[in-house]
Parts: sequence; C-alpha cells; structure tokens
Amino acid sequence: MSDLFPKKGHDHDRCVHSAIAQAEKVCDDASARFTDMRRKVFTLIWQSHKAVTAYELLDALTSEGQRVQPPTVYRALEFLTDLGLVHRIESLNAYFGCDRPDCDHLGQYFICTECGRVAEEVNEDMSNAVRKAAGNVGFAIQATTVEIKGLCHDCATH
Amino acid sequence: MSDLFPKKGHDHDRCVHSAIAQAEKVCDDASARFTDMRRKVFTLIWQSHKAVTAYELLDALTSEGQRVQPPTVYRALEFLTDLGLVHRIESLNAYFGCDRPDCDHLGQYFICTECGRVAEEVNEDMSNAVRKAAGNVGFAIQATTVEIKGLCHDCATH
DNA sequence: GCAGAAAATGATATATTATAACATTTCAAC
DNA sequence: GTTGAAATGTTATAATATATCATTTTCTGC
Repeated sequence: MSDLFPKKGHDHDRCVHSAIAQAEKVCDDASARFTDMRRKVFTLIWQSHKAVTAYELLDALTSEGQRVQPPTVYRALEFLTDLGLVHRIESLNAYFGCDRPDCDHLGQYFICTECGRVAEEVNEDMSNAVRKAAGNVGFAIQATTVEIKGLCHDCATH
Repeated sequence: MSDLFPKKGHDHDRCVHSAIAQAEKVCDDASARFTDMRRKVFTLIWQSHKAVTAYELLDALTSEGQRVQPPTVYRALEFLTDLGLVHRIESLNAYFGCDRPDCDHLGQYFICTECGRVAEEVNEDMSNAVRKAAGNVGFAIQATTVEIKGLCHDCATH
C-alpha cells in the first residue's frame, strides 16, 4: 500500500524548500512575480500538510509583526491558486499547497478528519471516470472538485 | 446521449410534487417531522433546478410575509441535509434538492456555469474509482464531494 | 385531557469568510 | 529619473454561518 500522507518525522524542511523552488520556477516561467508577500503566504501554507484558512494566514502574518488586511491575503491566495501553486479546498474554505504545480491536473484531495492533514492525488481512473461521465451527458468540463473526507491510514490504525 | 438535465418546458410541478412526496416518506420512515418550516424551505429549494443559497431562502421566506432569521433557515437546511433530502454544493455555498433521497449514495454534481442548473448523477464508475483510490492508500472514506463545473449540453450547443 | 419532557422555532448577537473601491507604493522598462 | 503597470495598503462592507438563551409547539405517559 502506497502511503499518500507523509510519514511522521519526515524531513519537512525539504518539503518546504522543494515547494518554494518549484514555485519560483513556475512564477519565472509565467513571468509572474513571486513577491515578498506571496512568498510569505506560500511559505505559511507549507508550514504543515494541513489546509489553512485565509484568516489563519492573516493571524500568522500579523503575529510576524506585519499589520495585514484581508484583501492582502486574498490577493496572494488568488495569485497562487491561479498559478496552480495552491489549491482551494472547497469543503473546508481553506487552502492547500500543491506539490506538482507544473503538471496540469484535475486533482483529488484526501482530507483526514482526525489529524487534519490533506493529501493530493492525481488518479487517472478518477479523472477518466469524470470525463467519461461528463461525455455521456454532453457536459463540457471547466473545473472539477473532488474532495474525500475520512481517516488517513495513520489515524485509522492508531 | 442521455440527458441529465431536465428538458426546457418539462412539467416542473411534477418534479416538486414528487420531491415532496418522497420527502414525506423519508421523514416518516425516520420518525422525523416534516414541519411547516422545513416543508417551506424544501419547496423553495425545489422551485428550480438550481442550487439556492441560505440567504436566498431567507429572502424568499421574508417576502412570503414571515420574518425569519438565519438560524431558522440553517436549522431547516441541516435537518434536510442530514436526511439526504438536500445536498450542499460546497463550491457554491448553496443547497440543492436530491431526487433520490432514499438510496444511500455518493453523489456527483454537474453544475452549469451558464444557466446555473445543477444535476446529480450517481455513477458507479466514479464511486468505484474513488473507493479504489482510497483503498490503495488505506484511507477510510466518511464523505465525498464531487462537483463538476462546466457547460450543460443545452448551453454548450446553443 | 393534562403535566412534564423533548423538539422545534424565535430572537439576539456575533463569528467567519470574502470582496469592493480607492489611495499609495513599488518596480521594471525606457 | 520618469512613467505606467503591478502590487500592496486602507477602509468599509458584503456574504455565509453559528452560539446562546427564550419561547412555543408537539409528543409521551399518565
């Protein structure tokens, strides 16, 4: 059984650094600016493998000493989601760092209701099932939201 | 091609009456009360094949002469969603009447971004793909959200 | 029928999530 | 260094949702 969720005690700094490196590349390729604020928000989102709300980000930025208003955070989030660096989890009103922003994908999200962690998977069976179901009824897909709540393997077995 | 969305000019009164009849049965079977307020909210939701926000319901109830507060609407919605009579569309923060409340299902929702209509499908391929993907990673499913935005056949071809 | 318990609704206040509108600052290109 | 575009700051408010306690309605057992 592959483990979608990161192991406890994994080297999280590596996740963060890798994510930032990828984000820099994506921004560069898009001629978009990875500004200080955007970098801060992105880094905060990557502090954990959980989804983070806009106001949690706001609070975190504020306690870092900045006085930041909601539009600032929402603008950064919009920028990051538009580039695919961050995904919005609709069922949580929260935001989650994508670890494969370079590939164009219809992602699926597993959300553990016990530990709060989120994991993204790009699963061809699911994407194909969605595309096929849409095709059958003449529906032209623009965007998909697939969010699955439950217990991750760690929480289910401990 | 099967048409998931109802035809223009269909007999919508029939949809409404059938939905109410089913709701009465579901409530009866659950020994739950289909009170006046719940019936009103449910009927309002079924006025169209679109998803309706809580505050749209509130406004509709108010213009019917009642002075209703948010908790009243949210309580009715909670009751109806708990029984599976209504589904919440996460990506719209809105509520949608289920036309098969009696079968326990993981529903998928097609949302037309042009006409606003929503259609529910219970698609085994999709459910199975979700279950299989979860199984592969040892994830115990509690709930799923599958929402697909795009153009319905009518809007795509006209 | 009636008392008491439980369920539902009413009422008030407030929390949470998000955006509109306009001012100011920063930055890159020239 | 000027300028125009992009980004951020600032203020206000919209939209969505819930907590809490009071009152009313309904159900149950007698």
